[in-house]
Amino acid sequence: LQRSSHPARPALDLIKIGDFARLAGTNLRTLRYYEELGLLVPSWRSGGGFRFYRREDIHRLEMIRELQGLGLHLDRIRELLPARDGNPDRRVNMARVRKALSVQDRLLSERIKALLARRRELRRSRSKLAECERCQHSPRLENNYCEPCQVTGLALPCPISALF
Amino acid sequence: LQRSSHPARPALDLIKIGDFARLAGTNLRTLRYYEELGLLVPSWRSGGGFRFYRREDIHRLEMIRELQGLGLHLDRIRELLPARDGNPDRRVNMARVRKALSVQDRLLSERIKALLARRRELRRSRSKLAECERCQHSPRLENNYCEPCQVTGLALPCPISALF
DNA sequence: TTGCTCCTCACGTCACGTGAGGTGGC
DNA sequence: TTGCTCCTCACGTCACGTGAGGTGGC
Repeated sequence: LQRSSHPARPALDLIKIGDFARLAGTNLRTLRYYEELGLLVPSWRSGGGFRFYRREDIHRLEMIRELQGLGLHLDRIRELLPARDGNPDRRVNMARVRKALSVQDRLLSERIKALLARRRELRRSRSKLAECERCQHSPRLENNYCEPCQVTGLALPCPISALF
Repeated sequence: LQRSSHPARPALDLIKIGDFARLAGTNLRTLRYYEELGLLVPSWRSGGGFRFYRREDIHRLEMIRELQGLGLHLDRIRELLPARDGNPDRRVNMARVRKALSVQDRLLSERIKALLARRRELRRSRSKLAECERCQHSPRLENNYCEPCQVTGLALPCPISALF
């Protein structure tokens, strides 16, 4: 009776949630939450309710983290990474994998571009700050915190303006 | 009596919270929350309690967003971006600006490096997937979702493993 | 004076963090 | 059988989202 409600253990190398969490650098709560959302479902549940994962599922977890780091919410991520049991049609399946990879590539490229631009701005700020160190003015309320610069009359680089 | 509890309006070009939010691409709740945390304090409060900001404070808000995007929590960000009223000593002040810029530069470079590596992995995945499209195998439970690849015997690129 | 903006609670939400009390598995 | 791991609630937290009901300012 109890066995009939639980499918048989698949012939895979499966590990318990604690070992999986350690391997993947996460914790039990997060894994349970991801299961609840249908984001990362354990490959098998024992009769006692224990979750069992494939080692390879680490890569799915990593992908979730990457997409979170790019600013996506979990429901948007679930749209991109549908559950494995969803569709058995090979062509549909391949199409969604292609889609997920290309979307990520685009997000990634945009983010890299933005970060490179920000880094250039930070470098400009650091060389400007070197000039400020030799200046007789100081950022304070009365000079609008050196905005604009008392020497050049130009606006400060944004990161310096943020900190003065 | 009421005037004495509120400092006089400074001789700056100040705008109300709604205009500031629009300019900065954020909303009132976020700005009030940042004030509560001491992250971004309005330059002046009217007698009726209205918040007034400098236009240049946009850059501080942008910096907060950048650091959030790099994964920092707001209390860590506040440590990096101390309030302006904190320290009047010029050398101490310059030192903390330099520190904040260099920390951000380091975080940024690490993040860029990681994203570039991820992008390379995604590109490898897309060319591998092109091979998979012409393969007679399909990822399914019985072949451990093509892990390892039935053709090469090698592990799949991680992003493909995540999606198969 | 009217309308629009702003104010302060205060409860809701997302993605978990952190126990409490109880059970499974080598 | 013992110890360690796992289970399911369930309340807490961070960074806001979203009204409710009331007041300020050109």
